[in-house]
Amino acid sequence: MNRPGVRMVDVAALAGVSAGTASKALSNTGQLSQETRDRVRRAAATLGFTPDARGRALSSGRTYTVALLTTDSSGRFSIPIMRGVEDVLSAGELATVLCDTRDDPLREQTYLRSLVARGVDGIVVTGRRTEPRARIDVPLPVVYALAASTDPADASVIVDDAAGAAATITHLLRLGRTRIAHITGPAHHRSAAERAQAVATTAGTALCGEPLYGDWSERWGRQATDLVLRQHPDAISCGSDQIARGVCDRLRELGHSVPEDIAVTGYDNWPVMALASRPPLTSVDLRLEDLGRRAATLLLEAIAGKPHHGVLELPTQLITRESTLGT
Amino acid sequence: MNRPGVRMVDVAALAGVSAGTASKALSNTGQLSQETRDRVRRAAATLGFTPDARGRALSSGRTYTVALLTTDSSGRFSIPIMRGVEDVLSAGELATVLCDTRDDPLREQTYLRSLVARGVDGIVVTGRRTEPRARIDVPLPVVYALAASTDPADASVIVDDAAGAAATITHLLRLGRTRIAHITGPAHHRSAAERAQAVATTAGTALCGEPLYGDWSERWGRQATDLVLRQHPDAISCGSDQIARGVCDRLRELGHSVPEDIAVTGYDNWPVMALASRPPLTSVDLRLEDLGRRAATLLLEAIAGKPHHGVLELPTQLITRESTLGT
DNA sequence: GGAAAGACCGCACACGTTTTCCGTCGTTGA
DNA sequence: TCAACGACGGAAAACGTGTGCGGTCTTTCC
Repeated sequence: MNRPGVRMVDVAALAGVSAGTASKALSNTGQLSQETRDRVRRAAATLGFTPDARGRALSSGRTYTVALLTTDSSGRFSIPIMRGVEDVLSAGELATVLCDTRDDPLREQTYLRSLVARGVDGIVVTGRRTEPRARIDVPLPVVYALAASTDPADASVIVDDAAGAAATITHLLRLGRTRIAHITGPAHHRSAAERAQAVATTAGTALCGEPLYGDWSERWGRQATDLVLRQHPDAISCGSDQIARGVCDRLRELGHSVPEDIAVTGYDNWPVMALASRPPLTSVDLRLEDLGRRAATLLLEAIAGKPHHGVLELPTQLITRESTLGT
Repeated sequence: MNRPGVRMVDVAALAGVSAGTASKALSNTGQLSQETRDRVRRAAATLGFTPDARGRALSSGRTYTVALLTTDSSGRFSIPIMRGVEDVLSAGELATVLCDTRDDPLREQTYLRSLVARGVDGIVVTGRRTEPRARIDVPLPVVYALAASTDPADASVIVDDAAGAAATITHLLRLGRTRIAHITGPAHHRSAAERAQAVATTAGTALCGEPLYGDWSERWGRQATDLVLRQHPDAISCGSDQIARGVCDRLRELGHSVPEDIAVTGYDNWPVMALASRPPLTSVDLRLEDLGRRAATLLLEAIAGKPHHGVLELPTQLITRESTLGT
């Protein structure tokens, strides 16, 4: 109850002004002489004054806090996004809090009530899949990242998955590969279907057999390798780094050399997979930090009263490594 | 500025009482008739009232928020710990916010100032390494998790690494293995040194050669396998799942079968490694959620005015899989 | 010299909740 | 019948900051 912290009145007393004046001096508002402003600033510095966020929130209505609401319990996607968000927001003195719903709608509702009750300034919603998701119903600025809102009136920032997949194929074609197979995850995953579609379109006649749908595991990568080898491909484009790593392992076991005999590409640029693979994987980086930065920027503008609408697609980046380039 | 939310006075008006009385009714304090309490509760339910956290914080001094301060940018350790912390705290209506310092002391200081300014009720400090760390200097309850504070007067909860490592050796000995090698991470990492020490002590004469220190990578696991095979071990105990996976890969390449010829154990039970390995790894689960739960419990007690002191070591759990058991 | 204008700062209230203190009413016991 | 007491609920202050409004003092112009 008794907080020993230094308060605005203490600063004001030291500077010989009233609390209201001190507040104006520190927030650069009102009309005060430069001399008074400096005097208050010095007093604040001397006392190590940090304004109490509780009083400020109550008074101004702003809490200088935004929430990152995620369904990605692993943190695989939400952590990089959060870094991007923080980069942008911390510059504006805003704090970021991470809320993991664990993909539980009830938990999500609980979090939302709590966030509204504590008066966060805005919310970034993200997930571990790219499927568009239902909008959240709160009287606050919201930006969707990675997974767009189904409502086009909302602001969403997503990854241009099709372009990313196309980039791997273009890369392979440029290396002179003419028989490209595609192994990816479940057909009902938007990211798998969208990437496969882009692969087929870009590869054209260089596509070798139909895309193989399975799951995102190394095991499936190994299994699918046996199937796909019947088509004698000279390149295998994979829907994820895990699949690609499985493919590389199986190819090595069978005596095929990567990339000389068969080039392999991954997707996601997940370091723990892409770098640990033998050889390291050429992969598509989702630029999740950029995604977070962009989402945060949009959110700031919405908070400032200039909301955006619609879906913004951000480019990916192809990272070339030895699985396509040779040593 | 104008928040449309329903306030305590609205609830009070509907129930025909004053705001103060409504507050008491909802928080089960003061002395009121049961009938009045119920009436206020019904009114609150009708209006969908959620108390504004800003006003509550300012008035009571409690924010019902605790922070998890971590240096683990990957989330590998902090996410499971956070789940445990949330489990305990959400039951008490407390919110948890994750703050990633990115191992930057300046950023840590900034976060601490911010956390004190917003008046969090307490802080759980954690990291990605098990090295004891300097205490943080804040006038708030603090509990250290995973990495203990160097000051024994603080409350810390850590993993009993030695017992975990010993458990793998006991397991191997029980399986009849008599020549056990140990491959682990950098000697200057406390977790590597501590586990190696426990391995040596527990294995006794069954220890085969000196522990091999390197880094935590699969690559090192593969390299070290070649070295260690000169000693003709019938089991290899590894300091991490990544190393163990590298060991398994190399053994398979060389025609040794796991676990028939040589049993292999990992450490950390990191699903993405332990399950993807061929064969899946017997490993030591750190029970990080338990760690988080325990830390949160201690923190709650400290907030309630009953602080604990000293280091609490929590047991690990050996997860047996095919790398030691056969199919 | 007086008045108007402008620069500057203090006063007081607002924000929403919690909590202490006190008043009122009804009941009980002498 | 009166006093004492307990049960109940209201009034108001407190938490710390932000800000609109008005007052004072100086300056300037007629």
